[in-house]
Order: sequence, then C-alpha cells, then structure tokens
Amino acid sequence: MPRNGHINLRATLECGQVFHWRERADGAWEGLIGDQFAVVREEERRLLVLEGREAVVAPYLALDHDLDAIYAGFPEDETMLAALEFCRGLRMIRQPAWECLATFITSSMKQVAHIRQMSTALRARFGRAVRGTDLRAYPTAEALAAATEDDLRACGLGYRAKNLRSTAQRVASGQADLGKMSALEDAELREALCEFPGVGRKVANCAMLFGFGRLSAFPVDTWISRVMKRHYWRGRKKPTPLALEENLASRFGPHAGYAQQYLFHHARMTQGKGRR
DNA sequence: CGCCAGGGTCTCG
DNA sequence: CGAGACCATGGC
Repeated sequence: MPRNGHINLRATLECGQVFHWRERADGAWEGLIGDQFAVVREEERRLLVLEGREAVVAPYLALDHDLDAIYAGFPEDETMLAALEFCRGLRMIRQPAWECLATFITSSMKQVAHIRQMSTALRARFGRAVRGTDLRAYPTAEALAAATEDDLRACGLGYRAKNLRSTAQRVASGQADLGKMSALEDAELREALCEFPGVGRKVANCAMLFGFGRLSAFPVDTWISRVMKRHYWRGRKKPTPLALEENLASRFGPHAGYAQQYLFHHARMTQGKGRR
C-alpha cells in the first residue's frame, strides 16, 4: 500500500458513487464487490479488511490512487480547498462497468436516497443471492433484459424502466460489448455510451468516471451546475451544462473527476436543506 | 401542497 | 444552436 494510502470510508461509500454499502452497528461497513461479500473498517484513516480478499478490496477502493499527487493538481481557490478539507480521503471506486452504467441510467431526476431504494429493489428482485449475507448482487444485464417493463416499474423506476431494459438487452445480446468499449479513447467511449437509451452526456460521464476509470470525466448535474455557476463561471450569459463541462472542467486537470466528486459531495452535505 | 431530485429526448423557434 | 415540455416517483 502506498505511503499515502489513507481513506475516508464514509465519504467514499456515501458520496453517491455506490448505493449498496451500509454501516453496521460496530462501525464497520459491509457491501458487495461484484458478487463478493466484503466487510471493511477504517482505523486511523487506514483500511482494515475484516472479510473478503485484500486483492479484491484494494483495487475496488482504489487504494493505489496517489491522493497527494491528485490533490496537488487541484486549483487552490477557496471553494476547492473547502471541499478538499471536507472530503479528504474520499477515493473514486472502481465499479463493475455494467453495474455502474445501469445504476446511473436509473438516476435521472432522482435523489441519492431514491437511487439507493431502486438499486436495493432491483437487487432484491433480480440479483443473485450471495453466501454469508442478505445483500444481493446487482442484476446482470441478462436478468434485466429478461424482466418486463412492469417488473422494473415495480421497483420504482418509472419512465426509466424502458431505458434500463433496452440497454440491458443490447448488452445481454452482445450487440454492445462493455469490455471492448473499455479500450476506446475517452471521446469515443463517451460517444458509444451515449448510444444507449437513457444515456446522455451526464450519465455517460458518470459511467466513465466510476465504471471505466476515466478520472478526467466531469459529470455536470444540478449540484455541480450550481457550484460552477456560483464560483467558477465568469461569462455573462447563462451557461449550458456542456459549456460548464468543457470550459471549466479542464482547469481541474487530468483528475478533474476527483475534483468534481469532492465539490459535489461537499455541496450536497453542507447545503443539504438550504436552497440555492 | 408545490417544489426538486447526480437528466434524456423531442419539438419548436 | 437554445429554450421548453414531458416523462414517474418520493421526500420534504
């Protein structure tokens, strides 16, 4: 483990990247990595693996990311420094690509709590059981392709059901191959992802950042849009999300996605119930 | 109750 | 190109 391999488990697991980890009464966290059960604990900013294989947990939680080097690339303005102080040790998880893509297809116009509910319902209904826990694996593309739209609506998906089902069918049939797509350059990968129904620029960027390890991808949602317009946008006209992403995100460097997640989590946690 | 949520897509000017 | 309408659902 690198010398700077510290981690903030709560921030990492509750910042809206993944939606199926839970804290136990004893303070440890349990969840699934793909279909493998894991229990982890943070002790003095270090990770302890209580259950599961280190060789699986460490790459999933990205303990190899050099956070000090990443932080050194952040701009040093007040907004970014406040977010960094709040989120320090938050790591960008390496999620299974399908699980990530599918989850964010369901995320549109939903609060984080709702995404968690839908994810839990989909797992309970269509996911494989895992030995040693009541948690269930995220459903495979095959399982969701075989479900009816009404089945998916019953999990709270609303109009997103059709998109998730169609995308699952493309993946399950082999018409689209996420494994092959992982070899594409960023721009090509984004373009390919946007061909899935229910996937636009924002969801594609989430999939790239969380599911394909593209740390420069910069998803612009309502929260980030607010932060960017308030603290970074200097134009007089109202910017589009694309303008924010292209004109501003590059200033955050090759790890812009890290900066984005820190700004997102900090804003959401501190401005939670207030407005603006 | 009205508003908003980690948006996408289509239409219309 | 940009703005608006519409799409379901749930929490506050």
